[in-house]
Amino acid sequence: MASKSKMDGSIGAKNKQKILAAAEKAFATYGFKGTSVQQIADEAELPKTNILYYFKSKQGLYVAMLQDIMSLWNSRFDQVTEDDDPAESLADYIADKMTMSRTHPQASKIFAMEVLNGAPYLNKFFSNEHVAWMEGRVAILNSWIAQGRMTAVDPLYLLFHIWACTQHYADFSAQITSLRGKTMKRADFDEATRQLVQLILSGCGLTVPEKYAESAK
Amino acid sequence: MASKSKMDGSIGAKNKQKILAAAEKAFATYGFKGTSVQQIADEAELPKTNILYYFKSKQGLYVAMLQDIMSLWNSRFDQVTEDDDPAESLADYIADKMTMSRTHPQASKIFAMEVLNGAPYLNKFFSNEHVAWMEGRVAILNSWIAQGRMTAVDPLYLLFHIWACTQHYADFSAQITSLRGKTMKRADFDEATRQLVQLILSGCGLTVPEKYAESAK
DNA sequence: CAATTTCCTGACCACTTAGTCATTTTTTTG
DNA sequence: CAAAAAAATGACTAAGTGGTCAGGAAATTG
Repeated sequence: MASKSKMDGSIGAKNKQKILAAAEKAFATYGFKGTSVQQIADEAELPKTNILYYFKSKQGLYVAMLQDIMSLWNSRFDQVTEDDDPAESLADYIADKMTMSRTHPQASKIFAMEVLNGAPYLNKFFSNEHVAWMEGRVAILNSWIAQGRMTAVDPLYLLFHIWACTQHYADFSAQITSLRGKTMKRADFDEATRQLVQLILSGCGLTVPEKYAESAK
Repeated sequence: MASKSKMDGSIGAKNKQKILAAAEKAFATYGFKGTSVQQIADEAELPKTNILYYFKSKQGLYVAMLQDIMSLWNSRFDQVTEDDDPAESLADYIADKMTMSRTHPQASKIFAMEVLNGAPYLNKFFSNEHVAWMEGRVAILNSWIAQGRMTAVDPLYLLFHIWACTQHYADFSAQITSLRGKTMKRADFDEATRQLVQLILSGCGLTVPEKYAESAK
């Protein structure tokens, strides 16, 4: 039964994970073209040939790592229904995405680079799962609007703007750090989240939930 | 008098422009590492050695092109004073930045890639002119807030969010096109601008100026 | 324990790349 | 128009790249 070609608990699975982590770090820092297989090997503390043994090619490794990353893109917002509270649902979504930018900035950067380059390896994903997800969310937002529970904004653009702002804190951290003169710590992310929740929710005619209200500053 | 080492009107100046334009296109599409000098040469319809003749190295060309691009980052918002109208000033700024994303997406993408990579060639610019610009704008926004002319948002984060949203339309155009099923035309940018102006201004407790109000849809 | 599969690796190769250099052509200038 | 400066370019090089391959070590299995 368990004698299939690939053992999940085997030594290979562990190495694959190590390689994927090393690849994520390297690709996020230097981009696809800017990263050599040797660099990934050094980062993973494995010989270069070993990388090519587990992943047939640099491109194969990149695609595997991309899939890995895309699985992080889930949040509570996926399960929201039209009966949920718009203010709380949107605020939580924004907070979730901000947390992602804080805890997984590398993944965000890789995604950004991929899309910047025309998303060659994500086009299939975009036109399948992603479009379906989008249509579902848009329907719910439109329902909230129809129920008169929020301002009549275009849901599509609203989601674009939420993504733009939240991902910005990961993707443009170099600029943000320079302008602030210091890196964004946990507390700064919390403040940024409050600011963004206030901006977006007010912009949608919603009241900011208690838990995202002004901090006890 | 005009016999300085470099003639501005000479044949060389024209070629430099041609090379810079070709470089912008190539770097925006393939990134720094992903672009070969040969590709730029082909795009500029000049022999490769000619590129290296005008710009000492690939990196030199890249830096020159970056400087070129950064000069585009000016707008009416640079001259705004605390006596100007917050709603109109901010709306115009958002509109200016959206126009940039529509008319110079390549420049935006190159800037994004540079910052994603840690902004190695922009750190000096960031910590000089850019910080000064920022401080000036923040002071004006704070003045507007002190005058009770807009909600007390943190000006720093507000500007981050304006940049994030406006640049998003250039940098993530691949994703946006996939999700919409069609590319963003002029009219779509205008609609996105109205949506964004409404979102941000409402979020700041401001009234949307007539010219950015609901289209005659 | 033998056999089979998985895992590991050094040596190597074909190819691309940025950049140099010597030389020639074109343009400018006194 | 001659001299000098600027512009152009083909041939070449040195370094780095992704990827192959053959052979061996280790683990798994009947």
